[in-house]
Amino acid sequence: MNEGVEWALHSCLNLAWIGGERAVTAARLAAYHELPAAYLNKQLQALSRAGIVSSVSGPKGGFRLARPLDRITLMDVVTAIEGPEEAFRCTEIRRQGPGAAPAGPDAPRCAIAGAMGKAELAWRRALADQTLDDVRERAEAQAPGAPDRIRRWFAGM
Amino acid sequence: MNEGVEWALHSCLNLAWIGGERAVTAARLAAYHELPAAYLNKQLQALSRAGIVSSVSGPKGGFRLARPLDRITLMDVVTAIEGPEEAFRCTEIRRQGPGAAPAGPDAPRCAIAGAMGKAELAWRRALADQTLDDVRERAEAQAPGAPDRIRRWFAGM
DNA sequence: GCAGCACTACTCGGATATGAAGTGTCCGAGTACTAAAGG
DNA sequence: CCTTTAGTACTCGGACACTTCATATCCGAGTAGTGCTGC
Repeated sequence: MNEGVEWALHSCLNLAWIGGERAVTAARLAAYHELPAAYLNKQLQALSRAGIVSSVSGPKGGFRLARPLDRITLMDVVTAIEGPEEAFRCTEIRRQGPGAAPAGPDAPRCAIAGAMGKAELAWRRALADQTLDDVRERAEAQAPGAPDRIRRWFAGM
Repeated sequence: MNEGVEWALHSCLNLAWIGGERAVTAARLAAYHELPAAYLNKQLQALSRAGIVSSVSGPKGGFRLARPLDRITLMDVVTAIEGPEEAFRCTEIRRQGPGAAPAGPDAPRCAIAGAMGKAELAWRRALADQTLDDVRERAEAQAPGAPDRIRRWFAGM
């Protein structure tokens, strides 16, 4: 899985803790975790295209969350970064070679693809059932001082 | 996800339909679906290392299932081909940069990694709950003639 | 005729090329602020 | 003093290199069969 997913998730949480009144530049978000700024910018662009964050150009520009955390699921972020295609893609090799199934275009779905798809559906469902707000809540329970520390760093610099 | 997973799953089912009295070469299995033989051989080697199939060198050599289908789960095959590492790997970026959490080595798990891990666990559980025998059963229900066709092709050539 | 043995043919196994995709970087398009100039 | 306007600095957005991993291939190690040789 793409490493940008992790960066995007952390950045979204950071954006939420900072507060939405002011846009935050990709360079700031990157500096906070010592990430390559231009590449994080690329990931944030993907989030922007997916409507998860909104972007503003120019001075005082940057990114901010497009909607509250409880309306952003993990699935949204993963899809925005990784793309919508399934991890297991059936190439229908049963139709190739001397053993090609003679069935027509209305053939039932490949049983293997069905089984793998069932597992992937469970994964997607688990991702869609968790919002970023759930994650934030657990993170704050683990580190109550984090939100203030983050807000202060982004405000002070 | 690696394309070899699909090939490995189909090959395992084919091996089961052929029957275990005779080993089948990688070239034969590949020809049946017009796959590159040497590369399929590589995937079968991975299955062999995982103990899913057993391999025999030399003339009359080849591969055969090491245990019945109902003792092989989808998880086994995926792990054999893709490796045991998780798809989402947390790089602990929360520890990097000016906002590094000051916690010691006994810090709780990153909330983001926990949430992603929960989804991945659902995926792995769904894979582990399905055996290749379940898949075979469904495949035969869809295409009752397939087993005989496969057995005949591999025997006749 | 039979046992032993060297040889050949065949297959797996891992080491070796190739290509695509993820990773990282750079420059142009666009915008808000600044400041100077004119009325 | 206020308005207008040109300029400037800053940021996103997409186009351009580089690195890593999946894909594909090839050759050596090892084995079973085969046929020949010698007894």
